[in-house]
Amino acid sequence: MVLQRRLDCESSGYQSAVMPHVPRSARGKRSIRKKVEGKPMCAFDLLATVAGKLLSERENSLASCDNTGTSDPAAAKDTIKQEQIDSNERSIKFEAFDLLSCNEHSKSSIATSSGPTSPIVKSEVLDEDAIGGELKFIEDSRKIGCGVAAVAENFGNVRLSSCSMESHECKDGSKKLPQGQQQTAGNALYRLDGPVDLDAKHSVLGSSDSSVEVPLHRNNISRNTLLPKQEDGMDLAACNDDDENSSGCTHPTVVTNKTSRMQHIGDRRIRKLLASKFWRVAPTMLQDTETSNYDVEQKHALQGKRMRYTRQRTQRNCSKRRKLFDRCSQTVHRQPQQDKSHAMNHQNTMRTVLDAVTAILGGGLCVGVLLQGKKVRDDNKTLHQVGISHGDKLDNLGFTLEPNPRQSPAPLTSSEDPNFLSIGCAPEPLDRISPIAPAVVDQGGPDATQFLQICPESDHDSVLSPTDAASSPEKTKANSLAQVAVPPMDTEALAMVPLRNKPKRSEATQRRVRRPFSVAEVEALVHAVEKLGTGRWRDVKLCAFENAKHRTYVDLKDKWKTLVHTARISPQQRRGEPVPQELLDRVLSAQAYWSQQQAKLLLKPPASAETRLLL
DNA sequence: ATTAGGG
DNA sequence: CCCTAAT
Repeated sequence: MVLQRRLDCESSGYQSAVMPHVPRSARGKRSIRKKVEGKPMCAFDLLATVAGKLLSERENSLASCDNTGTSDPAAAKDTIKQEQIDSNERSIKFEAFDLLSCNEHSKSSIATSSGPTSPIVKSEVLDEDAIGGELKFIEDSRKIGCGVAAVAENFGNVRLSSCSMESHECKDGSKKLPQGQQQTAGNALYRLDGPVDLDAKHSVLGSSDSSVEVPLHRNNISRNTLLPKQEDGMDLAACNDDDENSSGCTHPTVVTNKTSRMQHIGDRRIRKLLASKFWRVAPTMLQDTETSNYDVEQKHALQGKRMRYTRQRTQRNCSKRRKLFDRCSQTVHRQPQQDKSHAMNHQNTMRTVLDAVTAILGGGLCVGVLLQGKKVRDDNKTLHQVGISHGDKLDNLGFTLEPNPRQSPAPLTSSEDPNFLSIGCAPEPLDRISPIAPAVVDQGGPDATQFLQICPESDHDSVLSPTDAASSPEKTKANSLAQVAVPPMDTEALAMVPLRNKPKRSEATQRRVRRPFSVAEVEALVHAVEKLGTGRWRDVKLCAFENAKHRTYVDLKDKWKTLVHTARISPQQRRGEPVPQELLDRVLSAQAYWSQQQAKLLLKPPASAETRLLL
C-alpha cells in the first residue's frame, strides 16, 4: 500500500519534551524484599512438624483398626539417620529434592494408607548434545513427593531446616554466590528431576564440588520450569529475578519473513494445548487426592479468562510453577546462604504448609494449624506473620483435622499429545526447524541488512539461522526419544504438591513473568514499526518477532507505547536497561510520521483514488 | 483473532 | 503486563 514505503526519519520536527514522570504503581513489587531478623521458621519446618504429628497419629489409628498399611517407616528413618551421621549436627539440613524425591518406602506407606497408589508413569529424558554428554535416566514419578511425608513421619527424630531458592534469589552481582555454590544451587534444581538415589545424592551433597551433575537436563528444566536454556556454562546465579525468561539472549538475525500466518496460528494452537495439558500432570504424579491448580494470585484469578490462560503457553506455566517453587521448595543449604534462605522462608505462607500436609494426608482431611491454641485462620499469612519461628517452642503448635468438603480425584492425564513432550524434552518444535530462504525482507532501505527477526528465546536460545536450522541433530534426537508422553520431573512439578481446594479460579491464572525488552528487541520493533506503521501490530509481530513466542502483538503494541513515553521523558526518568537515544529518536520520528499518516487518511479518504494514482 | 486504550 | 471493548 501507499504507506508501506520506508519512513524517512529525518526532520520530523519533533522535539523531546520533558514530561512529568508518572510513577507506576505496578512497578517495584519485585524489589520489595523483607528484611528478616532472627530465625523464622520456614514452611517445611512447620510442615514437618504438623505432618509428623498427623501422620504418627494417623498411623496409630490405622494400626489399631487393622489395616493393610504395611508402612515401612524404617527405611525412611534409616535414610535420615544416615544423613544425620553425615551432617554431624543436631539438626539435619534437608534439601528440597531430598524431601521430595527420597525413598519409595515412605511413599508406599503413605499410599497404602491413603488409598490406591497412583499409576506409575515414567519419563525418559535424554539430552546430551546441549549439555555435553550427560546421562540418560529413567525415573518413577512415584518417587516424587514422598520425601515430605517421609520426613514428617520421622519428625520425632528429626528437625528439618531448609532453605530457599538461591538461584532465583540472585538479582545482581552482589548477591552472586561463590562459584562453587552456584554450581550447587544448580544441582539442587537439576537433581530434582534426576535419579533418586538418596545415598548417591547425599554423597554428592557432602562433597564440595559436583560439577558432574550440574548440567543435567538443562533442557527439561528450562522448558518445564524456570531455568533458561542457555549455552552450557551459563551462570545460574547470574540470572536475575526473571532468570527463567532472561531476555538478554535475543539473537537478532536476518531472516525472511516466510512463515505463513496459517502456520503461526497452528503453532499457537498447539501451544495452547500444551499449556493446558501440562497442568494436569504434576498433581497426578504426587497424589491422586487433590487436584486443582494452586492459586497463586487471587487477584487475577476471579477474572481469569480462558484465552488469557491459554495464550501464555509454556512461559506462563513456567512462571506459575516457579512461584510455587519459590514457596515450597528449597535448595542447597550452606552457611553463607542462611540469611537469604531465611528471608525466603519468610514468604512461605501457612497455606503452603497446610496444603502440603493436606496433600500428603490425601485422605479427605483438611489440616489446620493451631498456634497456642488458636487456629491460624489466614492461610495467606507468612509463617512469620502468624508468629511461627524457630525460636518458638514447637509445643505451641497444634493442629486440627477436618473433613475436607471437596475431594476431587485428579484425572490422571498423562497427555497423549505428542507435542506435549516438546515442552519437556524436545528442544524445539519441529515446525520451527523449517528451512529459511536466504532472501531478506526489505524494500531496499538503507539499513536493509539490519532488519531484525527476534528469535526464540524461551525455547532455544540459539539464533534461528539457516546454518543453525541445518545443523540441529539434537532436535530430531530429542524428538525421537520423546516416546513417553510424560514431562520429566522437574522442580516445579514437585513444588506443586501443595494443592488447594479451590473452587473458583480453577485456572489459577497468573500474571506473566516480566520480560523486559532487550535493546535488540527494541531495535527490531522500531525497525518494524518504521516500516509497517503503528497500527499493524500483528504484522509487526510476524515481521520482527515471529519467533519470539513470548511477545504477542499486544506486547509489541504496549512496548511501543512505553517506548514513545520513554522517548518523551527525560533520560533521568527512564528506568531499566537504557535504550539508545538513537532508537528513541527513531521511535518519536516514526510515531510522528505514522500519526500524521493516520490523520491524513482520516481527513481525506475521498481523494484517495486520485492520490493513489499520483503515488 | 486483532486493534486500541485504559489500568 | 493486564483487561476489555469493539472490530
